[in-house]
Amino acid sequence: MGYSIGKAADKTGLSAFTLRYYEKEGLLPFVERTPSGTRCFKDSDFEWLAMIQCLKNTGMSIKDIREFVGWCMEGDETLEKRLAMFCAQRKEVEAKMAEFQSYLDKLDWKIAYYENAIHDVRKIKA
Amino acid sequence: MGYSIGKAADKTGLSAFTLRYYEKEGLLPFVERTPSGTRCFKDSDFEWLAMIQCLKNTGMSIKDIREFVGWCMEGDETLEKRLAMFCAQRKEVEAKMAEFQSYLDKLDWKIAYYENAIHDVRKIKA
DNA sequence: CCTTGACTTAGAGCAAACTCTAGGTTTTAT
DNA sequence: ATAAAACCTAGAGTTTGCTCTAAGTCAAGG
Repeated sequence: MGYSIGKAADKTGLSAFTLRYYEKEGLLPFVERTPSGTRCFKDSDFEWLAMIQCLKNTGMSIKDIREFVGWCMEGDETLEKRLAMFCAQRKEVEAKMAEFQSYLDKLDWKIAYYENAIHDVRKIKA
Repeated sequence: MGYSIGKAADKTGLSAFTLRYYEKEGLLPFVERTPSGTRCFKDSDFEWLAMIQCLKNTGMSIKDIREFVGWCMEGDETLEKRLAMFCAQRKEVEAKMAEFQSYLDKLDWKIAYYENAIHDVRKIKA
């Protein structure tokens, strides 16, 4: 059997619109159809979708994800390319986490500053 | 004196177009002008810009940053609101970092998988 | 059998955040 | 003094990633 697009939407948190859009953009060449044309998501498709969401949410564009998916469809000749892509993406994520850590520090500094400021204003008002 | 928009662009890494856009959107009400109308960025403005970049790069919309900047212009009555905003943003950043950590793990798993796969393909071909 | 709801497509619409152009003014460097 | 470069505004255009509409088909429950 498998999942209709609505069920797949529920399962992934993406909208049915988005899933259709992803397919149109070449991100889901593995999703099959019933004889009448309805999309039929298999269990293994959700692992693909999780990978796609990982890449998208770490900043990869639809275009680059499409290229990666294309490589996967081509077979073993593209293993090195795919490994290189994952390594590059890993680097991106590490850089982003470092950046976010610095922003977290900045926010903590501001929070402490504001807590003090509020405290001082109260003292003056009292 | 101060910095022209071009110098400010160099200093911040944002384009002059972007800086004008930010001003138009109400993000930079503190930037002054020379008598002839040229923008003149002061040293303190770059601290504002760093804060704006922090908020933007951690996912805050232009609209919400404008609201925050507006509060700052209003004075001490908005201290609590601003503190609450920083705390909320801190939470966002923490959540994002956790999410990114899980993506990093996923990528590491894939990288190990691909390294093995490539190794195995070589063995078979040899 | 029939209604209701979910599915299909193509293509239009939308929001965000820039990014650039045109036409004009000012600053800077020679 | 003048030419080149940088500035100004208003507004148009671009990109990305959805998000929805219209018109029609299909499938499941009563």
